[in-house]
Amino acid sequence: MPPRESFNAYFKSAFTVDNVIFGFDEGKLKILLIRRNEEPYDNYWALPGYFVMQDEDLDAAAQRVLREMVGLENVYLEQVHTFGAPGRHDFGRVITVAYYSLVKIADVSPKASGVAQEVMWHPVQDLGELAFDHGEIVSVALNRLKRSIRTRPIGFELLPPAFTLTDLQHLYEAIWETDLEKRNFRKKILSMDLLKDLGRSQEGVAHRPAKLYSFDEDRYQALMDEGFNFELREGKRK
Amino acid sequence: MPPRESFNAYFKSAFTVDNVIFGFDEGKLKILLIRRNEEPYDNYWALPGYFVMQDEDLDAAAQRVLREMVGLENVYLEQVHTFGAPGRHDFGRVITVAYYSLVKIADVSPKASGVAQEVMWHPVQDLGELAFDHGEIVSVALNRLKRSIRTRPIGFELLPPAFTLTDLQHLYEAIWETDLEKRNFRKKILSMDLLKDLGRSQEGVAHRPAKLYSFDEDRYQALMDEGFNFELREGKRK
DNA sequence: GGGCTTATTGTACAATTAACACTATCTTTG
DNA sequence: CAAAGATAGTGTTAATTGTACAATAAGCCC
Repeated sequence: MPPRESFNAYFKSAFTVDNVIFGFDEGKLKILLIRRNEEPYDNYWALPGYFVMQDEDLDAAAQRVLREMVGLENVYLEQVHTFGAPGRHDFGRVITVAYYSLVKIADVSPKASGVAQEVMWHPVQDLGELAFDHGEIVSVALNRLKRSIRTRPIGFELLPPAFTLTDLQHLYEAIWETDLEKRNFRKKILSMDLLKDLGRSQEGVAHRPAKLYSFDEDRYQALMDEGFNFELREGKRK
Repeated sequence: MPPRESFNAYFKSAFTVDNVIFGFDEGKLKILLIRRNEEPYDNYWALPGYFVMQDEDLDAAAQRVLREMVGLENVYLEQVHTFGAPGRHDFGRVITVAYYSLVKIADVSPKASGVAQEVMWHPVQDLGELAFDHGEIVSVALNRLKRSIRTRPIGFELLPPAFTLTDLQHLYEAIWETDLEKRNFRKKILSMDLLKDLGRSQEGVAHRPAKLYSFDEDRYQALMDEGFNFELREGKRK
């Protein structure tokens, strides 16, 4: 083995994870941002992220950031892309591995901590300029999400354990920024046999209450084993 | 800004790019591997990759590796995933950003260089144990490729500038490991209007020669502008 | 009970996919 | 030069899936 020393010059970089945390609320897709309280980008909104520890796996680091910033464990998490333009960080060469996560907004209790003065949900359609290259990261993550929800039943991660078909449809509409046709959407999603009818209905609404469903995890596993392919479509463009 | 020094402890990692270079030849999907001639993993086959320079962009580093190892520029390149398990490299904390690239095998003139004693194409179905975690990287890249060719017309990057419809079909079949129905495949691909009929045919074959086509880049751009969606399917599972 | 609001459901037509077999054209060989 | 061998090329039908579209149902509020 060549002496480790001959490669010393390369061991001068740092890397971080940044988390695009998606939530769904008030019919809108939102992401959780923190407001920085130090330079660089003092006062800018930024993605929750931090340095990866020397002996920590990347996924674990992303999980840790989630735990520390929003107090959640075992959340849906997916690596998206790695950003490493030479000038993207003032401290030196910092490359960041971007993740996105899907959380149920009701479960989140954001805690201010350290660099995060404030933690807040922002509608994805209405983010100002973000710190560093975080605007670009969000954009890449959002595109990934739009694709992923077509072929994986991950939308449910954003909804409470019991939801209505209308909730589910609104979720897809918000993410894709399209309108879906109600009857066709229901027919399609019900035909997949992935929803458990909970046998109860909404309460406290001023109209006919909708039936509540949950995602049937076990059924999904079983279907996957026989080669089932989840797929929803955004429908014809006008 | 906090003193740069307070973060020094984090600036002790190195990162590399590793390239899964796909080619298509003899009806098989292949990847280009180098045989290492130093520890660790002396004599193992490995992905072409190297450290990223301090002031070099990630994509640029991947391009550089391609240029140095196989003498190609302007090749189709896509970032796949970043691997950073703490123990994955003996020299210290090394995370690697994996790319895949699609090349026309005839264009490639692999050059032995540095750590690469030997450079050789290997059928993806028949790789032994690879160095480091490169086996896993290949597997992730391959899955990504299988998905990507469904919705992007990138298969052409693997074929010579003039190819037959049968070539194209075999390419998809090799990547997906399925059989496609000839008439349906042709109908579908021709209906997309993405192929330019070159008006000439194969030569030197001992049977009826097939017409030659090329991918019509301009046409594709035009179609994209009007919202066209490329999509091919693997067909029904048996 | 009437009005308001959202939930729920079915049908007909269009488009796409899937299955399937024969003829055409070239080379090689006897 | 005829026959054999090999791959190219092509069209129709049935089944499935997608799309468009509107009336009735069920609860709440007054």
